[in-house]
Amino acid sequence: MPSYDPKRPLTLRDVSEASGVSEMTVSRVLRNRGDVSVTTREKVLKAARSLGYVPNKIAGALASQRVNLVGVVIPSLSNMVFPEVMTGISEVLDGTVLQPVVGVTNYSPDREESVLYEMLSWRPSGLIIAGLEHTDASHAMLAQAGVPIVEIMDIDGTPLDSAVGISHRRAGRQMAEAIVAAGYRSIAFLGTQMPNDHRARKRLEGFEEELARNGLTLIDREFYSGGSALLKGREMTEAILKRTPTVDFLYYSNDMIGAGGLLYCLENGLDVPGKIGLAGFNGVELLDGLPRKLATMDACRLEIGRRAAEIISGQHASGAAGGAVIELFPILQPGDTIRKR
Amino acid sequence: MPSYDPKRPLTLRDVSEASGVSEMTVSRVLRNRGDVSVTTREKVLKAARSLGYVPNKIAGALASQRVNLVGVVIPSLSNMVFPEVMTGISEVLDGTVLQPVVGVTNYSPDREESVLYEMLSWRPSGLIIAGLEHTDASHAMLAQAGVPIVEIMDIDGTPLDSAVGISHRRAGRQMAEAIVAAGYRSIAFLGTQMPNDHRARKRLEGFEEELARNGLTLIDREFYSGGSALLKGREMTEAILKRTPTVDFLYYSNDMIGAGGLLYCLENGLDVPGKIGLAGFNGVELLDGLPRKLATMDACRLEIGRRAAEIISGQHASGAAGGAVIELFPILQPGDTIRKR
DNA sequence: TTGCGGTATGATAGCGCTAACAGTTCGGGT
DNA sequence: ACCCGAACTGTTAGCGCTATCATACCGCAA
Repeated sequence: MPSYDPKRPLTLRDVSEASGVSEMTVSRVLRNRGDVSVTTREKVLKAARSLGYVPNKIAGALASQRVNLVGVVIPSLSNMVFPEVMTGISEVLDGTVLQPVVGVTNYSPDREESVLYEMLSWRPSGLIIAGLEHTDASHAMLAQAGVPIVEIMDIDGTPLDSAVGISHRRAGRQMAEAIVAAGYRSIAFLGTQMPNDHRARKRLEGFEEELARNGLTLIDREFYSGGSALLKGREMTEAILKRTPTVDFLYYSNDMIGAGGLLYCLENGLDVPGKIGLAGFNGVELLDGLPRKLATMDACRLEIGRRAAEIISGQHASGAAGGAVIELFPILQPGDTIRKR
Repeated sequence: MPSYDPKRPLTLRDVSEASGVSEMTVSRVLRNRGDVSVTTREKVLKAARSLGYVPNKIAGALASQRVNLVGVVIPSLSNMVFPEVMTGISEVLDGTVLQPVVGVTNYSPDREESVLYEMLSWRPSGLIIAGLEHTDASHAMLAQAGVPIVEIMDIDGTPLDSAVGISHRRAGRQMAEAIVAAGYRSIAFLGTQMPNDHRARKRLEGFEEELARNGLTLIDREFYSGGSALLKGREMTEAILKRTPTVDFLYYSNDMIGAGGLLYCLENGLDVPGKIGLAGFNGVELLDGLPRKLATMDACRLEIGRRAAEIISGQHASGAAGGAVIELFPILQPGDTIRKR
């Protein structure tokens, strides 16, 4: 196996010379496109392999005007929810020519805008983006992009193109309904202090709406930002219980802080769910390992990822237009932290 | 603001015509390169903005032979460890022109190979890849790539170019040392059943090595795969305690199953760390919220990400060669689950 | 006047690949 | 013998951008 100057990057021409056929034929072999005789194909593959040739997709994409990438723009990777969405997306995309490329915004609209700009400048075949709220500039870019766009997680609003998600407002209402039905009356909310987490905001809005319909209001609330969610859950729970000892239900904006709260209550010998009930949101698998099962609502993350990827790949294959809105329905899992009536 | 056919994608030419200057000048303005008069610059920017033009990086990259992307190849996103590495990488890269692009291998060497092939076909400016173990083909590709490569997480082996990580073998030894020193003698191991998790394997090897030096061997072991780690930790712990009631220490291959085990022990009223000690590995922040602090070892994930990114960006800027090996030293955090002597 | 350095802009030639079309060969039907 | 189409391979012309060099213009010193 001859050794070549590692400085000069290999091109199709190198493979073509090494195998004695035209660049075009090499290109055809490497892409499995068009008719190539078996002997030629093998000759080319052998040459390509022995050279260690890796095709240059930059040039290929420019020439063919095709980029088999799907941009996925999400707020965070570190909270268990988006990795699962990614899993769903990958599952579906693995069966196609498309590949996901992630961009993370950290819940910042400006960062979202620049991530989007960056992604679109690579001319992806489609885009999956979390949420329905974007800056004006982001909206304009998306509208201009000319590729399928799927906004995921949330459907409380007007999608730009397609959307797959759940109604967080409804989710909040449902949870409130269940809590009230179970006889709890002094309800507090514990959540993230994130002006840009629109989904958490909508859940809380729906929740308060339903409380109001029952003549109730939140008796207390507590917000946090940063740090270990489990620990914050403990701390906030302690704070609320100290400040408002009459509270009989704690509604957490996510399971992680809910789990922290649950651990705190159990350690302190509180009667859960008799004297005090708890509920979170997301349905993370982490909860399975807890001493008691926290009430929660599955956010259909895997399914959202799958459906979004299906929409993209469907439109990619067929060239059809989008505009679909798929609403998924989370299931309330009462667990062991809401008392049964 | 005129509206254009959204079908035809915009090019430099459109902006050039709209602003009455050459494409070259537009290109210069959009990249802030070369001398352009203030009036021209503004004219161009106005036109570009009003058209909603997004440059085509595919074409730009091909023409300039520069791609400001850094490939990051990791086994998984769903276990809290790699997201933190990503955070470190992003932190550093955000201060440069470079951008990370992740690829996930799910601990499969074959998948790693294809992810690598895919990445290299986009001709990134550098590559960060977890682990030192790769297929022959992967090795060949990396060697040919002609860009800075940093292998991260592990330094027990021979790096291809640069490496940043800890010695997992040593980490295992250190933990064994501490456990033995604390007087535990009937030690069991609980971990993942993953032939390709080389780092967990090396930790266990180091661990057993040190036990052997003290005339000890593992009294029992238990492996799992898939499912909720917290739950698996419970189940495995229960299994071991039933099967080998004489066990006095449980060494877990990661904090998540360790946390599950800890919860199990506490619930069952076991005397931790008196009658039985526990330790995990990773130093995940989740542990902060647990009722008792699990002994663990910080894997320096954030720092590994930072250093790796620094190496890439340094080499990118200077064109210098690599070959550095940076060893980081994890700190043993005894927590409350190893008895003090 | 000529010439010179600096600034601002344009023209030209690719980057490495693929789409589209143009051969070439070969076997078989008429 | 001829033609025809299928199977295979090659030629040409870009894709949208940037590197490089050429040009135009300005003010000012010689």
